[in-house]
Amino acid sequence: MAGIKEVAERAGLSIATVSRALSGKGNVSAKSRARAQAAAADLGFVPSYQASSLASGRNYNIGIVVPSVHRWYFSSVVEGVSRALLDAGYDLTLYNVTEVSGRRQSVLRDFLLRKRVDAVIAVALALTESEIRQMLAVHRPIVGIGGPLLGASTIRIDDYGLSAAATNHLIQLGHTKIAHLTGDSVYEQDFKIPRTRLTGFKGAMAAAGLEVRPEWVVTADFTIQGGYATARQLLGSASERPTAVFAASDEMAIGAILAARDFGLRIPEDLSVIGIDGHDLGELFGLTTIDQDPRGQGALAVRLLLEGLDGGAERAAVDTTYPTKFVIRSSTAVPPPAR
Amino acid sequence: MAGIKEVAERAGLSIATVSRALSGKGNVSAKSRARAQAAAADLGFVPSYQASSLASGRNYNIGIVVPSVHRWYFSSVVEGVSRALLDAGYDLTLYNVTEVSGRRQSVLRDFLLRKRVDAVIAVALALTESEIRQMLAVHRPIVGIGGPLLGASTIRIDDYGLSAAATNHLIQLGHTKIAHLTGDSVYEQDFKIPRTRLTGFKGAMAAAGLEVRPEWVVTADFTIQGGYATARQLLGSASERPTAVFAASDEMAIGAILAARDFGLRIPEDLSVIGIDGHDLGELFGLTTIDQDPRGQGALAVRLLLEGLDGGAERAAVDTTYPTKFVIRSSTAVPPPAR
DNA sequence: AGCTGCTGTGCAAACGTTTCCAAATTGTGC
DNA sequence: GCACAATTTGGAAACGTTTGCACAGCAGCT
Repeated sequence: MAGIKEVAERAGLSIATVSRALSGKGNVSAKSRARAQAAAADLGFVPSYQASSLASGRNYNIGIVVPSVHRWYFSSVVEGVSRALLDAGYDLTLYNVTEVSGRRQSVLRDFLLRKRVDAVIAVALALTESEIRQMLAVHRPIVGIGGPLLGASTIRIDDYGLSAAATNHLIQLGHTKIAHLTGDSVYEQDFKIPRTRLTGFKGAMAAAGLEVRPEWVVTADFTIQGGYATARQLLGSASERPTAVFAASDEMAIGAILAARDFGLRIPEDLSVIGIDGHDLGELFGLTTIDQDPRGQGALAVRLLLEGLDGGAERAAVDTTYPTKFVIRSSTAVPPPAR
Repeated sequence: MAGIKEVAERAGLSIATVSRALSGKGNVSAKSRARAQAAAADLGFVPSYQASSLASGRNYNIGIVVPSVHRWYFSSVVEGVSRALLDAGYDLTLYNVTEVSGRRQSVLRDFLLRKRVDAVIAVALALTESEIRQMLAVHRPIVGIGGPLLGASTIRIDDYGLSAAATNHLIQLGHTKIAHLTGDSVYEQDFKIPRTRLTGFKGAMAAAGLEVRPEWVVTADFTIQGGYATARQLLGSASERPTAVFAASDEMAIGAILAARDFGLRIPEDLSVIGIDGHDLGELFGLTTIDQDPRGQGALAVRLLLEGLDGGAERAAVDTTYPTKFVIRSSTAVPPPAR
């Protein structure tokens, strides 16, 4: 219950001076500062965030919008963001907007716009241009991770290039019969990533003069279970089997590996599998992948945002391409000899 | 920028009446309410949470403290909590307190106590009695999920009984050589769950007159990777092999299944595996488990909390035992014939 | 007609900080 | 010592709501 007023009385200073002393802004003599801090400590003073936000306009609170909290990529981004924010003394408000339901709109209106957060990190979520404009209009910077975001800063990986590289890795090993596990179309609307990766795959195949068989481009939902189910169909089908699978996410790749094992296929002798992500489980499965370090992306988003907030000046939207790392493990090798 | 003042002017009403009209509290004539709402809509008025919190003392914001955001159990709880809060118009502030570092203390002091959240949900995190008292002293209810929490309300599953039941399931199938995968000791301090489950295991074994072999009680870190690594050692060791494994979490159980496959062991013919959790991946692996519905636990925590906040009266701490469901799949069966 | 008890409304006082501005103090160079 | 600048300080006005209190209008009683 002790407010700054009590602290001021106890320290024999004015409220204004105590405020300055404790916040570190403005000039305060060393003596006054010490007295204020001592008094605050004595009374166990904790400033009210509400009052301080109201007066200063700063919340020290950043919102993050994610479509899922289960998929590894998203929880990793959240983890990176959380850690960076905690270090900076910020709170993290989590908006887990599941489904493409109307929920998303209401979240934006009811929560994000109420000046409760200083900024927003949108992960793989395409806000509309008007939504972005609304946020920016109330001086709330936005950073998008993973998704394209018109008018806002973004952190992205080179989805096209990566996918082409992954595909080329398989091609260079000698594979010609390559399948692609792509993302669920439910997300397409908000989330161009699966499509871009698919395009990268097709581009690389075309460049190598290889045929993309429609029945080998199959869709799952980015999870292990989904990848497993889809890969079972792919590998179990009566027609010819691909010798390699490029999955748009490590989770689907792992699902594919599990499915292959079910059929008695050896990885990589009978089937090569490559993913994208850098999933913690990748090592266990010997998964060759492209590590995109989502924790680092989250941390970078925080850094960009905080710099922007402190800098004061509204800076133009920046598009950052986050570096990735090709990790070659044991799930990819030359194709089995043709029979 | 439109404040309630502008709305009042446009509606030809006083600020007070507009506030009452929009918040739904107090008596307002239907006519005034309509006018206020229309004016608010016209101006795109969005009330400032800071100001409203400052004046009313309510934040409509609840904090959740979790040790991890990657492990399935925690992300599921978060998901359940998030959904329930969004429905109720509350924000969720996430405190991902990794490690048993000093971080935890600073989070409590710097964030939780600053009256920024109306209440706190602590997941599998034993706050000290004094920390709890501090929170309650500033009228911040606490609900603990999973962990024991002196003086606060808790939602828990019957860890002892469940573990005994899981063990008995194996015993009834005829197993006598049963191993237990328990939790990492790093968490012990904050997190009595692994120990309680171990005790349940030992209790059931003792009741059946079975021997608990120390070398068959092995420790991992609750993850798939950890369970895998530990199970490999367990199963690969030169000495006799157990015919069944009871893992304290589904993730470790899945790790054990993967390790068993590596050794060419068939599940359940050569090795039975049972877990606890109800992990989404359980079905894929045919894992027999005890489903504890963490999403539901999260939702229940929110309900308890909101009732308490609305009820006004500080109610006594309640201990709720959350119901679980025994899910028998294909990972458990009678032991292989003795050789 | 005179009371009582509602409902609906507005005024103004919180809520607990930050920060602008002006005043007071201290320091500096001659 | 003096003029002037730089540093410290305090008073008080925001910040944008909610809510206690008082008062007006009005219906239902006796």
